[in-house]
Amino acid sequence: MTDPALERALKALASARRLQILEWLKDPVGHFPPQEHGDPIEHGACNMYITDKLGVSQPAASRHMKVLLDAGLVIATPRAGYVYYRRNESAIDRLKEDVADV
Amino acid sequence: MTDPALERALKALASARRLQILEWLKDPVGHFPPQEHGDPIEHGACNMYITDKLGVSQPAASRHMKVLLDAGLVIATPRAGYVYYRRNESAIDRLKEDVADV
DNA sequence: CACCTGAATAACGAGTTAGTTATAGAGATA
DNA sequence: TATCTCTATAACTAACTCGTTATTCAGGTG
Repeated sequence: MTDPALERALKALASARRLQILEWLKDPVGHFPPQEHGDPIEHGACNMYITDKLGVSQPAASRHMKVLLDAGLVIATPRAGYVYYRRNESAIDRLKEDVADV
Repeated sequence: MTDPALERALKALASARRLQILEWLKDPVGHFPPQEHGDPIEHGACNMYITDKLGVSQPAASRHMKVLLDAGLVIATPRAGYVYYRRNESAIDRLKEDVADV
């Protein structure tokens, strides 16, 4: 019947906070301070900056990132004690195709 | 920031039941029994048939339809004591465009 | 007008989400 | 090894979702 992965991805999207995060991750350099360790283009934005910008507690931000991660919409790269997040464009494209069939 | 209408539409979509309903409404004639009063093409499917096919209680089905209606994704037509539902294709298309920008 | 039927609402319970603070865990550095 | 910092998890609360049954509302029919 309906793909459970699609439902999970839609639930992940159906949040202003998480839509905002994905929007920021389109352009990490433009939306976050310069970061020393991870390349913002290759590995994405540092989780600390995302947390700060979200304006919620660190655990709340952590859970939002986990929802996006579990839905496959972002990719996490741990590096030098930090975690960097970037968009999973192929998964996002797949979701867009599925929505286009609605 | 993020459009509240987009969030509402995504929340409406993020349900296997409601995705299923929208799928059925693509082809009312193919998915529901013939109905005497409302033209299935013009006005959509009779709410009773949707309720039956969903396999949940009448109030549960009623709430699902209300979520879709409040999100603007379907159009309701009361007629001869029944309510007929059809897809709001222009709203659905708008949603698809918004998702394409994610 | 009275009745009948379909749809909507009320009221409840279980499960989930989203926030909090506090704590544990893991990795890098000194 | 010891420490320090960032991330993840635990525990709790408030609010929302989704199902139920019971009831009310409203239109159409006799």
